[in-house]
Amino acid sequence: MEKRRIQILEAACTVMSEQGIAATRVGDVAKHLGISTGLVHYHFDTKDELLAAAFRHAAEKELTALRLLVDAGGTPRELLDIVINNFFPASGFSSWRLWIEGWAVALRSESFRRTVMELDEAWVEVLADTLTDGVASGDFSCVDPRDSAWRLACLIEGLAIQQVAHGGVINDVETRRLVADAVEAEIG
Amino acid sequence: MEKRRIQILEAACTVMSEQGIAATRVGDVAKHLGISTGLVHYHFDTKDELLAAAFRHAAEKELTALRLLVDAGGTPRELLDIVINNFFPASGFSSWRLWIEGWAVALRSESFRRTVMELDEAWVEVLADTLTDGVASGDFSCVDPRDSAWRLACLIEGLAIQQVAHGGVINDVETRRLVADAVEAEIG
DNA sequence: GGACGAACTGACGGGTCAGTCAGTAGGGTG
DNA sequence: CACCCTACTGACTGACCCGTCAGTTCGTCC
Repeated sequence: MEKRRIQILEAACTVMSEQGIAATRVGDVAKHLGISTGLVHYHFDTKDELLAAAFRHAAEKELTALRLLVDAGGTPRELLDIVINNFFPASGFSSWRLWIEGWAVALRSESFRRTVMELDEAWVEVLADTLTDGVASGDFSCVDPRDSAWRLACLIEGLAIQQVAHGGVINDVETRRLVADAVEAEIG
Repeated sequence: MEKRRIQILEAACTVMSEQGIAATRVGDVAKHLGISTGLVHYHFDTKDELLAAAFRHAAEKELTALRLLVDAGGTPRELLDIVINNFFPASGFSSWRLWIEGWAVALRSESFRRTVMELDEAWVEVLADTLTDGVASGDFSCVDPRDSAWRLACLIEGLAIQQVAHGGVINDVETRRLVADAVEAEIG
């Protein structure tokens, strides 16, 4: 049944978030649902296949949620704030943790590599479209919206790492200030 | 002997770079030096302790090398180029791979967390000092050199991930262009 | 009601690997 | 020479965990 398959995917996401991707066991996923390990293997041939599918499942769900928010409409400035805020560590801390691990796994796994690549680029595309619309309507003035989108996205990723992975001097307040300044600089 | 300890640390770094941190076995490190696994455990109580020490060893060596380059002196502009170039994926591709994995491990390991935090902050400090010197000499004009340093460092980290972890649309040429534009924007 | 197949169980095989331990080698020291 | 201590070996153990498989349950269709 497709429903059971999705249950397993979501259980795998939960366990991956809690324990980390590398420390996720098939048995943990099964226990989380109160089913046998055999059933997990009935739906997914290997553990690697399960983890890759679960990671993609989580990433696509977040992307869909963002697109829904953006499609609801608003002024360019409002939409930009929505996109930037959705990127932030604070609004989805655990998904940043998963994402950071995803980049690391992507170094060795082709299926993870494809997923993080496609989804990273889709995020930036949403941001780039928002900037382009703002330029078209005269609200923003970027030299090149696509370049601006990449710079902002990468800046936020870097800040998220500082904040989420080791929580040093860069905290939530500082992150928002640094990003806000960069946004103003990009949209003129 | 201290010498053997360092041999083991450097062998561990090599294996971690080649196979990834999670896939590094004590046996692989031993084989790389032609010694027994028992000897590795004679010098390091646990595998976790070995990997954490090896990671710190590698990170500190790179930081020392950068400081040596900067201390050799030059115009603010030359020094800035040196620091930025040393940050780049191209000039040390394998260490970026290790670093990306390091962030992921830092999410679960206190000793890795401390290492990536201290070393990330030390890197930014070098960059911030370079900018501050340039502002003092009148070559640059940042509003706040420390903010500029963090923004540039995080931007480069984000770009490095795009390039190293999944190699999508962001390639070496594009990275350099995006960073160069950001540098000009920051130093006025 | 019997045949069939999809969903599911749980025990088990087999491989991997961290860490242990009894014992060896060899240089230094009294 | 005898003693000792550091460096080192390699076989072994115990734990872990993925994936398999024989067998069970249950709904559905002839």
